[in-house]
Amino acid sequence: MPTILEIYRHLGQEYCLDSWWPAQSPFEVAVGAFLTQNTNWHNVEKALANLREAEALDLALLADMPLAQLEQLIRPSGFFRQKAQRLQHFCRYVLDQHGGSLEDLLQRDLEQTRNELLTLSGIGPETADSILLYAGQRPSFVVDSYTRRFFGRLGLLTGTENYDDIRTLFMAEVNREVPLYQHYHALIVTHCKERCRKSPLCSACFFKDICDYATQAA
DNA sequence: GTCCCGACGT
DNA sequence: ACGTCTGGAC
Repeated sequence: MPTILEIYRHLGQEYCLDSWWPAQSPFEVAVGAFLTQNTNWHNVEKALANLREAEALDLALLADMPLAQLEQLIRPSGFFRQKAQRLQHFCRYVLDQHGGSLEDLLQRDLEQTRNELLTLSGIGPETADSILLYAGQRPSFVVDSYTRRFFGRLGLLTGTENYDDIRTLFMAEVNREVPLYQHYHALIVTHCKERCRKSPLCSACFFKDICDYATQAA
């Protein structure tokens, strides 16, 4: 049975990726983290392009923008009413509680900051960790449905673990280095888009010889 | 019709 | 555990 670390090395040999999350600022990462919830990235990019076009990709502007206008700008990313409300609430929170500075919010004690994020509407564990890791450059491992699927199929997860169980498992084994966590999550997402899909392409997969799912399917 | 870098209320 | 929120690409 391979270890989490061995899987990382193997993925790193197969995919050539930079450390990822396409965004031009920490705030844009945070916005993307809200918008991409259960939504494919292509649609998120449309919404981000609308915001940029409107020169509204700014925390203070989003905080004060009429909700109906924000809804229309982010509409392509789906769930637009929920997301507009939650995103605006987040912006107002950062303005009111942290002087409008994401840095101020994200550079405190890691677990404490994470708990603070989790109290906000629309920020669950994955969104919190994405914001911490890619906007805050903090070593908080991101667990998503891809992570569960890939490591479940490999046989390294049983399917009964909750989010924090999996995060703790990865963080206990993988050195707490920001570029490493960013790269690992990027590799998992890429691998799951290209091979370990819902409907998997095991015959083209680098892990077919060691993966429970692939070996028992064969 | 299915899937997408989820979260929340019940 | 399950329904809901929503749009767009395939």
